[in-house]
Amino acid sequence: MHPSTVSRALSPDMKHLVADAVAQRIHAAANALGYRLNLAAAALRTGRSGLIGVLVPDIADPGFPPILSGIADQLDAAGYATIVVDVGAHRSQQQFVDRLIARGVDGLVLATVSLRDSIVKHCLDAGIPAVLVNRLDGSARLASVASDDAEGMRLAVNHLAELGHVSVGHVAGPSNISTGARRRAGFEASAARAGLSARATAVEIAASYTREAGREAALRLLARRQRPSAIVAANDLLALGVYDALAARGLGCPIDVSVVGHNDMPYVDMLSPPLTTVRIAQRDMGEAAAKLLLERIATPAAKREHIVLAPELIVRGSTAAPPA
Amino acid sequence: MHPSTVSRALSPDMKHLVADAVAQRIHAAANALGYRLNLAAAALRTGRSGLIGVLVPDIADPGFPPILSGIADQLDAAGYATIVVDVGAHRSQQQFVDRLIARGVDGLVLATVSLRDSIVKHCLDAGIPAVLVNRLDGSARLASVASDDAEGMRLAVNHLAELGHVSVGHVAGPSNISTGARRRAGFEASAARAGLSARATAVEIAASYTREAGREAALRLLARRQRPSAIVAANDLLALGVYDALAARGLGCPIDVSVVGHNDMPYVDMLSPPLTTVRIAQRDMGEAAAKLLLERIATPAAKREHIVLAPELIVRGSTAAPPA
DNA sequence: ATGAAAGCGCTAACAG
DNA sequence: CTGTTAGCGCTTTCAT
Repeated sequence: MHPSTVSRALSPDMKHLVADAVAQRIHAAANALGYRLNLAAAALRTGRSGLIGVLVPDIADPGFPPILSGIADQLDAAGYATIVVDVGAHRSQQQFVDRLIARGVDGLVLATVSLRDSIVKHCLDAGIPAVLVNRLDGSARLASVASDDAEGMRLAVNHLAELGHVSVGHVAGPSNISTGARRRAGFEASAARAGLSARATAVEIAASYTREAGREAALRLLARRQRPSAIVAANDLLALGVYDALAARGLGCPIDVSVVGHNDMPYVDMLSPPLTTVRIAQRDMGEAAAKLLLERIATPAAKREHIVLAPELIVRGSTAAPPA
Repeated sequence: MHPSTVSRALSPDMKHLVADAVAQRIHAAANALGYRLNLAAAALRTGRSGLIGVLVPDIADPGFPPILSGIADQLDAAGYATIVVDVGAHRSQQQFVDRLIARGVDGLVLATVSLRDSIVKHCLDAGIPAVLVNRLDGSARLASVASDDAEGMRLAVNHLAELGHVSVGHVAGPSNISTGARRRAGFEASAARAGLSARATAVEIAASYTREAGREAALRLLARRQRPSAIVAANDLLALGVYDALAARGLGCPIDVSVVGHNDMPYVDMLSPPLTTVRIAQRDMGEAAAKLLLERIATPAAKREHIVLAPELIVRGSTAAPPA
């Protein structure tokens, strides 16, 4: 049979150009022969690979699987496959991006960018559609999806203020990462609005989003003259470190110090005590990012959108009224 | 300049065919012009895509990220990119495999197979190199890497026997999954060898590897005439469910019932009590699987290898001597 | 509604 | 060691 007719019959977009009867026969024959389209050839011809690259900072961080799952679902449905790259400890993402571009990816989802990240410019220069997820860059030059960090901190701080806490500390994330910087800013703004004095709202910055860094920052907080009666951590991993620090100092949670996390990672309800935390819509974030990317692939000139998702406070056992 | 010379200079394998001086100039020019190889074209020409498909049952299961990370590291180093597909709740993996094959993947890593899985035959028929990781199929027709489940259960059961437990229950994983079936067999063999009577070694099978299924199976175990003083769970997620069941029945761990998990998933040291568990070498598993796959791609006729990794018992607070 | 023809960018076999 | 040639399998104008 005739190659172009076959091609048309097999392509959903071009199928209308071919007689239904013929299309049927072609599909039947294709099935019978076990014929499968060679996507590499199609990619070469069309310049579209049907591949999307996703960069994550650490695939073992429990926050990312739901995001990836949301991304993959949406992209799968649109016929794209995703290549997930765990950037890990590597210094520069640029080489990873370049390798993905060489593979011909049609777009990029970046869950790795820091606030002043040259990778954003690199993607812009390469002219490749890209969106940010979970993190923002300072100049907001790419479309993005993230949780409302200010609102999340407001929920956490107000909850503690309502319980009667007046001295609240914050274990902040790295300040070059948007969640670190924005949650810190949100914390400070909410604390001021709740009438907490600046002196009673100490902040210590963790060097990374890890349990160990959280422990160290919390120890610094606990060593302060005015020991806080509650600590808000910038994420759950840091909150785990806060638990470690409290145990190391012989302090009870929530009896001596209340703790609030951020992200609601799996199984924090099993901790002792179960962690009060700000749940963010990770799966939705992934789905929204994928949709945004698909739009930008279809319409590269589309206006940059910055989607902000509402978080939710999950109250568990790690928060209580301050000691009398 | 001359296309084939350029091609040769840029390919590590063919570089020896070209004069060093020329190769240098070509590399310089390529850099200057920002030239990047079009891998889609190369894939079409050579029939090799440099893509590997990885099928996982659930990317949010904390056991898989370390495996994926091990796989990706090895494959990256060999110039391959990985497409991870979360098969999730979908009935048949076949369509996923077919889509990956259509994309031209050079090989497949399967972390999803059940004991009698048609997907193994499907891969064999398609003639695509494939290896199993973390799970085995019944007929062992593909190379594989897995943890030594019998040994893991021996470690768990002996630990409990040494503490003085004589009535030990097992929350088994699904029996159509190799880890479920093999850990159960290992449990029964070890219990017999440790001198525990068959009547004192009850087994309840969980419908899936989830916390909720673990809870239900544990409740059945606890409702038995002779309530076990210790429970070995087939994995940590199930052990979490055992904790839930104990709490629901007002039983303390380890004071009333000791619990042992399997996998050492992240943060189980933070539970109350910290979970005693069998640590399996997940990252190594991933690395070994990737190496095995690379070998089979290089030498499709190579002998099937079945690699078995040694587990390690991590004793924490969830196991103690039985109540007097 | 279908057929013909050209070419995407690369590599490998062959010739020089 | 380098140049020539052909073609991987598909899609898409263009012509019928």
